[in-house]
Amino acid sequence: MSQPGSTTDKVRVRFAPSPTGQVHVGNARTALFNWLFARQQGGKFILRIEDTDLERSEARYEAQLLEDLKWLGVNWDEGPDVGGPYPPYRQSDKWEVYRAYGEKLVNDGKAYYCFCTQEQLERQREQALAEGRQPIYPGTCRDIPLEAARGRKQQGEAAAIRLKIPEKPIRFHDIVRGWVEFSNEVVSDPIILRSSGVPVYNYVVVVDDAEMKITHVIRGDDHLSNTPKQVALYEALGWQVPEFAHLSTILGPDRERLSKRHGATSVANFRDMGVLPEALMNYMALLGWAPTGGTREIFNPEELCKEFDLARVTPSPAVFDFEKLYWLNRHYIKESDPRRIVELARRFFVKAGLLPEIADREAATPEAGNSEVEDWFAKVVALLAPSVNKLDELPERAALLFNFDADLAIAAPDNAEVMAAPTTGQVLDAFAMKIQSEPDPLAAERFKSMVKEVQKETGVKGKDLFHPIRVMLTGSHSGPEFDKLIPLIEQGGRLPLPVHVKSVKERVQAFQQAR
RNA sequence: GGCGCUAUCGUCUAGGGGUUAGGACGGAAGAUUCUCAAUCUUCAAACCCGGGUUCGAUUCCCGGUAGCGCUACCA
Repeated sequence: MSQPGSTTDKVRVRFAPSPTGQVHVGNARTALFNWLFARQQGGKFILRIEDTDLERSEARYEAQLLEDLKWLGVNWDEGPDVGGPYPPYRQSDKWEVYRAYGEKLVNDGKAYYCFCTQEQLERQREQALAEGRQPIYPGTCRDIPLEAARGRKQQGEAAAIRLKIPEKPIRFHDIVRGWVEFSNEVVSDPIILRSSGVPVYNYVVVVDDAEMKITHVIRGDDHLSNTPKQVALYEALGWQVPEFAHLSTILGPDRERLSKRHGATSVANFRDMGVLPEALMNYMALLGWAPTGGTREIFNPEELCKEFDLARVTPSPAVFDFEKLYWLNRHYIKESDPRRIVELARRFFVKAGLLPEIADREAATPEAGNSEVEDWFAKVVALLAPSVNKLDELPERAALLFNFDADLAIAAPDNAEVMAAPTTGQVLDAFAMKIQSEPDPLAAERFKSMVKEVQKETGVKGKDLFHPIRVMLTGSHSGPEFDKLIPLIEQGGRLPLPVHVKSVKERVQAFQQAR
């Protein structure tokens, strides 16, 4: 029997997740490497939903999965939503196909019916372990003549189907690890179809991959030990064995497999934190891959598609480093079109109650005041975004605009040193005196000259001059440059925002009162 | 337990029989700025251990150790 289906694609790869939860970075990285390889080779990237595990699979996770992948920028040529030449791209209800190949294997003498009960097997395994032997299937039913087996099955005896593992070492090639060899003595004859008729994962994958004409199986290295069984299956079915590439595990800081235990590590988590997709992609690509020379770190998606090389992927496990991801994220935030960052940042401000809800805003769109808010907000983001690791830190950074609190400013331990400085009092008083007579929107230039005047009057300069003023106006002795900050404070105060932005004058008054 | 995979700065990695073992994140110091951030400059920081092959191994081979994975009628 020839390999099912037909195609002329020289490279066909797939990502075959189970819809059992959120897409984790480990899986996302596998998807990414498949995708990069396909794009780099001009091949096809296929998405296949592995939902044979009916108990754990949920439809809503599938939608989430597609969404996460799309957000990341990983797009597929064939999949459950777009179809393709080898449907179905979801495994449920494909059982007849698996059953048919199982029967064929039995007829060809490559597999056999097994009547052992789970209790029997369990006992044998325990005994083998106790005696220090391999806990592999002893082959009890291996040599039952086919006719006899059929008879027993006819009588209603429950039978699973087991593949006969040939009596020779199993060797296969792995692009990441080279040749890998397993002795057949440690590989049990695996069950491929349960007595219930439900096929087993290791079998399903092979049938699906073969039917979809997958040329390169790129997956996590937790499947490496399963591979000999799968290779035996390809061979028993007379199908061409694909190339394999087993990717190393991604570890947490404690060198254990990265998981929810380590915090937010799903693609959705990163999106919700305000990590840009190209930053995540760039970072994940660097986990186990580096370009020739190894000196370049920054690759946007297009560049990755061009430069990526599966043959250069490292076999050793990698520890996920949030700091480096944030560094890349900062880079891409600064690189990105500011309008895009403003759009992405918006929801974080809305959530923090600092901007009106989207619906309210749209309702108010025709009004002139609204576009002023937009302009102002864009400037706020432009000022704050370059110094942030991820976009969700923005509202907190904007506290100097929205949440000015004189009492807090004075009490803050960080400001203690500034407040205690001998010249602080005169600087504050001089500045406060001056602001009294200023017209209301204080211009940045005017602010500048006021500070100069204070300097002249008090003889205080540098940090001793600026720090107290900074604390008085923003609540912190550090922050963005005054030239840009003053106009934002003054404009913000006159805009219809959910939270009132206090003007410079209001701040000074409150501060002087609190002292 | 058995089998398999892995092993270069704290982390991600480049390199490869003879190198000052390269880059990046993070760290430290300095320059700049009113400050923080950014930026620039500089510095510290690594070849797991033991054998073998070799004139010479971090690099090749073997063993050990450690970490991880698999060892199901789970995926």
